[in-house]
Amino acid sequence: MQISKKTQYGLRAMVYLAKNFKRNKVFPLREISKSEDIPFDFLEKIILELEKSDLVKAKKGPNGGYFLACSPRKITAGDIVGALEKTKPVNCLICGRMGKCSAKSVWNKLEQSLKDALDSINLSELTK
Amino acid sequence: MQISKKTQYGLRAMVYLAKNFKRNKVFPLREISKSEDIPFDFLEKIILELEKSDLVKAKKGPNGGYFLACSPRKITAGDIVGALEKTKPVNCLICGRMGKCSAKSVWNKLEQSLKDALDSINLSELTK
DNA sequence: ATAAAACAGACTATATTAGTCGGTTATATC
DNA sequence: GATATAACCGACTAATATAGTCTGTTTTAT
Ligand code: FES
Ligand code: FES
Repeated sequence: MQISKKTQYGLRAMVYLAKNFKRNKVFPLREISKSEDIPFDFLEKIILELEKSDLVKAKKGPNGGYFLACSPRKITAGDIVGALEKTKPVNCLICGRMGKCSAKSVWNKLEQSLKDALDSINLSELTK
Repeated sequence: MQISKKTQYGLRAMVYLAKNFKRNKVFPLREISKSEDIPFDFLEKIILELEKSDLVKAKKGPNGGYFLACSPRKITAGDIVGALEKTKPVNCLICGRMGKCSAKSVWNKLEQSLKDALDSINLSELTK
């Protein structure tokens, strides 16, 4: 039940992009890395995943960098966490084998309220 | 964001105790282990933790075993998960150092709704 | 006495996380 | 068109956490 550093870094990076969001403006990773105190090489891997989930886009070459794929208002914490973290709290074996497990309803409920909580927060709220 | 097998086993064991709950009845671990298909040695460690959190009590010696410390109605999934799992989704360094981190509100909200969800379920509901 | 059970701690094996490193590709600028 | 910048990619390592085992000690009903 822990959020990985990867996800924490990822969210912070996204908030950074949202805070400074401006049309046609891009942010090189080096800048985000320094400003948010995130290991550069690690952040590179993280942002790649975010890009593959269509949350950020990149511009290559000099003066290149990353930028949000859409308005901060339209990106939720759920999107970000979902892109970087296993979001199902359990991946159980017995359920499949035996059909029923009394604990299942607990995990289902947990998963749902987790999702609800994260989906209800968007990036633009986090810039204030 | 994954629930450990330890916690899954722990919850299943507790549900087992709740299902067969009866005054003055105790259940040896061997029985729970077999019935719930949980590795005995591992279960031993798990139930010890549950005992230290005052969720179960033990009777030693022959015909001994474990039993719920109180009525199933009074024990929540939150109690059980809380006893076996780190319940805070993040344990961040920067927060302490720099005071403010935009991501913090996300994790706070997550933690709260996690807690609410689990606390709202009690063992007696899970026996049906 | 003895056998059944809880209790305890040290140990191992596996998996996940966190991060690093060496290189390739695309592109703006000179 | 050379060069520098920054994204992209895959393989690797180190550290930590999880899952489980093993060997024993203590308590207690019979
Ligand atoms: S085995 Fe799937 S929830 Fe219990
Ligand atoms: S460092 Fe604590 S929530 Fe960001």
